[in-house]
Amino acid sequence: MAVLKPASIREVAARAGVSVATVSNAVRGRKRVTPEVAARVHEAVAALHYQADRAAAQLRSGKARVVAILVPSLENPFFTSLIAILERRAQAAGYDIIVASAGDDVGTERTRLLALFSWRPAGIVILPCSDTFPSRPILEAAHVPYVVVDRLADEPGADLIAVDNHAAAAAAAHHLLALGHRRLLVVASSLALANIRERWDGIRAQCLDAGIGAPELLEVGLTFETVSGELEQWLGRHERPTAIIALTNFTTLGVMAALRDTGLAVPGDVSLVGYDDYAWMRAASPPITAVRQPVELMGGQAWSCLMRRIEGDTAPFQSIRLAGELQLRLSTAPLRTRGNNRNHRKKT
Amino acid sequence: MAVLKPASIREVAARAGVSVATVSNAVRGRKRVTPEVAARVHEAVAALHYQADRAAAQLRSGKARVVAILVPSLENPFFTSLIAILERRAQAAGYDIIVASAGDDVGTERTRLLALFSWRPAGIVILPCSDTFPSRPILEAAHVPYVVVDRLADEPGADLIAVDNHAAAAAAAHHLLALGHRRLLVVASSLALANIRERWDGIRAQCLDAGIGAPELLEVGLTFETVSGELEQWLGRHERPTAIIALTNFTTLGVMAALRDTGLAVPGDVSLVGYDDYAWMRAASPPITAVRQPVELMGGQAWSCLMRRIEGDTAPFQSIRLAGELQLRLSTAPLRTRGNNRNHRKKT
DNA sequence: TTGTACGCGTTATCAG
DNA sequence: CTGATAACGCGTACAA
Repeated sequence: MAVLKPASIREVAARAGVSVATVSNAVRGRKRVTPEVAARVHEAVAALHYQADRAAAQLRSGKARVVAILVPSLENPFFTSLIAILERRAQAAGYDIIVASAGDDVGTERTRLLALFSWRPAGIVILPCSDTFPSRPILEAAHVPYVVVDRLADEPGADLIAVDNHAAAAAAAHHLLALGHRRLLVVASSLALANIRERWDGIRAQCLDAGIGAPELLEVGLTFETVSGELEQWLGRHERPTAIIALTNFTTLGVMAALRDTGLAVPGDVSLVGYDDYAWMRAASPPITAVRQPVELMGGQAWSCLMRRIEGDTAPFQSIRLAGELQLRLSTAPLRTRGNNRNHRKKT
Repeated sequence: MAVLKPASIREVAARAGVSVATVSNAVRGRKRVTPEVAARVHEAVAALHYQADRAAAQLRSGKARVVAILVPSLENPFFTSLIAILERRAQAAGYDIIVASAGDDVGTERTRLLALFSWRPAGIVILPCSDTFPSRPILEAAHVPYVVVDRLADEPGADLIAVDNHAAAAAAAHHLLALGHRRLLVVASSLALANIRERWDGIRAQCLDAGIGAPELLEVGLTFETVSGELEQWLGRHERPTAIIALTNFTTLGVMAALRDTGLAVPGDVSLVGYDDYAWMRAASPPITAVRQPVELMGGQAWSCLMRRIEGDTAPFQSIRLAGELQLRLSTAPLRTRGNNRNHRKKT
């Protein structure tokens, strides 16, 4: 395996009858080269399938065309769709991406981050596992441009791209209140996460404004498996809510499963607003009304922002908050006052 | 930004009062070093936060602890879950992964692959976009260990890890036949893909064996959006099937949406078998009977296989076929002969 | 255009 | 057996 060594710049130079410097110049187009010489070089490059070794180029130039991306987990589609977008942007800009997962563990996050530095990446995109963000000092000390995405409430020492969670969740609550619902249950993954707290606060504020007191809250953890059981238990012990807001994609799934298993009809018995917007929400029966996070925009902004920093922009750090959008579908309906559980809104 | 250069091995050597060679030896533990000297070195390493530059290390040693992963798309959860598994294995083995997407396009696949070579990766995991696999010659020429995952029927020049699609899909068909269904519709993404063809063949063979002729077939393309419309159209023009098998996760979603919009009940009017097994299939109403692909196993095998090749194993190339597993849930039910559309199986 | 020093670890060779 | 010296890998950048 792998016995053939790739051609080096010296071999190309030899074949083209020029110096290595000329090959480098011709290939990268950084200096003018006689057309005739350029042709010879390109012939040699093609013949030998020459391609500069990135390790060598990076070592000498001090410029790495790599960006490291560290996410809490690769099992969550929200994170992977962000990666998809970043990869596309990176590709367009001639960068490659190194992807690492923290396995939802701050210790691992730290270890991974440290390991990533050995690449001397041009920049780092990080989605912290937790908003205590213990990796921050490491990141600071490394003096590598980085941008924080999602999850953090604020990050004074760096750029932050996040969603206006408060407003987005408030819109969901407002929607339900307008439909006449007064008995709301919020199913959250974990309030230890700043973005989840913001969502909760948004809903809570909306309810308090409406003069109906804070809604019920249930925290169920980060994985889908646990959600369903906990919710079923909760429902057995409390008066039934007329509407539920799930604060993440996994909790949305858990709520769907729990309602199904409890025999509660959506939206007949309970209205449901989900979070994040995936194909399965559109395919579900009924299709789920959901808060769509602007993933595409987030990824794009994160990339642009990081590139500016890499290119030396020293403008003050900024916290960008992007608007989420409530996608109205058929899982939410007016509170039925009598036996009316028909739903006549058109599907979207 | 990024003004502070990381400490070099020479600075560490100076601080510890030893040679750079000793630092290297002490850090990597490849040669014996007096405990006393080792302590001094480690003190200096810690104080300066020294970490060997991968580019330099790789350049000199010729060994790269990077594996490149090239997938058709990062939007498909099947591919991203594979990446999740590979990342975990890589991390454990001290490797990092570079992730690239071909954007479902063979031209891009080629370009990306070429670009990836510039890293001189220790190995490559590739999920080809198409089974014409035009990137194969490039891969061969590069003499880099690689393993092909999924999608290809056979790959004589390399190791292949795939699912026994024929058997898995046949099991799905058998299940439906045993329930009494005779009018089957298979919804495929594209028969241009070898793995999809294998699934189709498995179902077809099963039906022919049962003496009921080939089932109906509908090809709907690779994205979720198109599926639903095409299927609704098809249903309008053909006699209604009593059972549908969807051959990918996206087509499963499309079928679910189409059936819902057509007003057909699952499994009352139509039984449904989906493909791939995700949380949303368990959360759906009814939960979807599905062919589960052994993603965990595939990723694990792919990694192990690649590592063996990287370490120089020259055993003949092997094609590993892993068994898929039919997850029985509530979207499939016995063919109702009269007005019977009740379903009494226990949920799984 | 060219020569060549250089970046930074690794490793083979050599000295103690 | 420990530790030091120096060559080396390969592309880049600057002086000539």
